[in-house]
Amino acid sequence: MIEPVTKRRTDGLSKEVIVRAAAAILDDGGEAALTFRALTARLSTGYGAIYHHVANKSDLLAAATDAVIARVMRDAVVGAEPRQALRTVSLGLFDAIDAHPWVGAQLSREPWRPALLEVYERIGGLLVALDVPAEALFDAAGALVNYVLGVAGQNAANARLLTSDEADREAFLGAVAARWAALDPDEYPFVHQAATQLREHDDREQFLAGVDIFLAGIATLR
Amino acid sequence: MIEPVTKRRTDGLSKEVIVRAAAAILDDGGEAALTFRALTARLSTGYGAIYHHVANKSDLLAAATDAVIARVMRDAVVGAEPRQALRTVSLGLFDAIDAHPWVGAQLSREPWRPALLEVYERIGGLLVALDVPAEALFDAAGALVNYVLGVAGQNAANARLLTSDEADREAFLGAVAARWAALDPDEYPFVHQAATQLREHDDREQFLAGVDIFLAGIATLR
DNA sequence: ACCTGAACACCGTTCAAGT
DNA sequence: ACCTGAACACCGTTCAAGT
Repeated sequence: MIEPVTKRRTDGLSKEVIVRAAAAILDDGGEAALTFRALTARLSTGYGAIYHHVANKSDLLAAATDAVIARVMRDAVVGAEPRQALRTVSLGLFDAIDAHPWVGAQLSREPWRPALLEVYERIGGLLVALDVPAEALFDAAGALVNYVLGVAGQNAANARLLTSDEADREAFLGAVAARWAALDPDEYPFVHQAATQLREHDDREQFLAGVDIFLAGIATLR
Repeated sequence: MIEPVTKRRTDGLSKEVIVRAAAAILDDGGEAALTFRALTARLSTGYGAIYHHVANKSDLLAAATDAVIARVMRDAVVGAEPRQALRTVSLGLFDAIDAHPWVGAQLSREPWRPALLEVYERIGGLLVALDVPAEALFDAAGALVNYVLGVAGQNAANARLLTSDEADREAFLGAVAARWAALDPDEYPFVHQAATQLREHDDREQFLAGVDIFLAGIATLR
C-alpha cells in the first residue's frame, strides 16, 4: 500500500474535533461532566494535545457555544413578515438553549461573543424592517436580545436542575406551586393567586408571550 | 465580672456570620475567591464548623444571594404611582446585581429561590395596580422579572469581566466597537452602524429604556 | 452541640520528554 | 508540529477525634 505524499492523519486532532467532543460531553452530562480528563479519554489523547489547539477550558466552552449559536442562525429560515420572523428567531434561540442548557449559562457569562454578532444583526435588521425609528433602534435591539437570552438562560437553568424527566419537572413545579399556594393571601396576594398558573404554565408559550409584549411596546415607538 | 447564666459565645459561628463573611469574600475577589479555605481563614475556624451550619457551597451561595435580594426589596421604598414604582424596583435590582455581580450569576443558576418570591410579589402587585387584565398578569410578571434579572445578569457578567476600573470598561467597549465598525457594512449593516452607540451607551439607561418598552407593551394589554 | 484539621478524591494546567 | 502523561497546585467534602 502506497502512503500518500503528505501523510496527514485523517483522525488527527483539530480544534473542531475537540469542540465537537466537548459539546457531546456537555450534552450528555452537563457542565460538571466536561473535564480535561473526560475529554482526553474520549479522544484517546493527552492533555497537551488538547492545549495545543485550545487555550484553556473557558476558550473551549466559548467555542462550543459559538458553534451552537452559529448553527441556529444558519438554520433559522426567516420569512418575509418581520414580526413573525422575530418570533421565529427568538424561538429558535430559546429551543437551542433549552436543548443545550450549558449554552445559556455560557452566554450569560460571556456576552459580546462573536456568535452574538449574528444574533444582533438579524434582530436589528428585523427591527429596521418593523420601522423602529433610528434613535430607538439600538436600545430596542439590546433589550430584545437581552430578553431572549435572559429568559432562555433562566429556562435552561431550570432544565439543568430538573434533568430531562418530565415527571421530575411536574413534581418540582408542583412543589413550588404548593409553597406559593400555602403563603398567606393577605401578605402575598399576587404570588398566592399565581400558584395555579405556575403549575400549569408552558415555558415556551410564556416566553413567546413576553416577546409579543415586547413587540407591542416597540410598536408604540414608531 | 459575672458570667451570664447562659454563657453563649458572642463571637460564635452561625449561618448568618458565615453568609456575611462569604458575601464579603465574593464582593472582594469575585466568585473564584470564595473557597472553603479562604472562608476558614477569614473566620479562623475549620471546615467542619462551616459544614455544621451550611449544607455545601451551593447552599452558601444561595443564602448569600437571598440576603442581598431581601435587602433590596426591604430598602426599595415604593411611591404611589405604579409605573414609576416599577422603574424604581427594577433599577434597585439592577444596581444591586451590578454592585454584587455574583448575585446575577447565582440567580440565573437557581431561579425559584425564596428571595425571588418578594420580587414576583412586588412586581405582580404593581402590574395589578396598572390594571393589567387578570389573564395576562402571570405572563406579564414573568416576562418583566425575567427581563430585569436577565439584563442585570448580563450586565453583571460584563462588570465581572471588566473589574471595577472605568478605563478598562472604556477600553473594552472601544475594542468591541472597533471590531463592529470594521465589519463589512453590506454584510452587517445593523451592527456596523450600531458600533458608535455601543461605545457611547450607558448600560443603566439602556436597561431603563428596555423597562419602558416593556411597560408600553403591557399597556397595550389593558 | 459545636468545632478541628488531616485526608480523600477530585480539578485545570504545565512541561520535559518523546515522535 | 504535534502529542504524551507525570507532576503541581489547587479544589469541595468527609470524618475521626477533640471540647
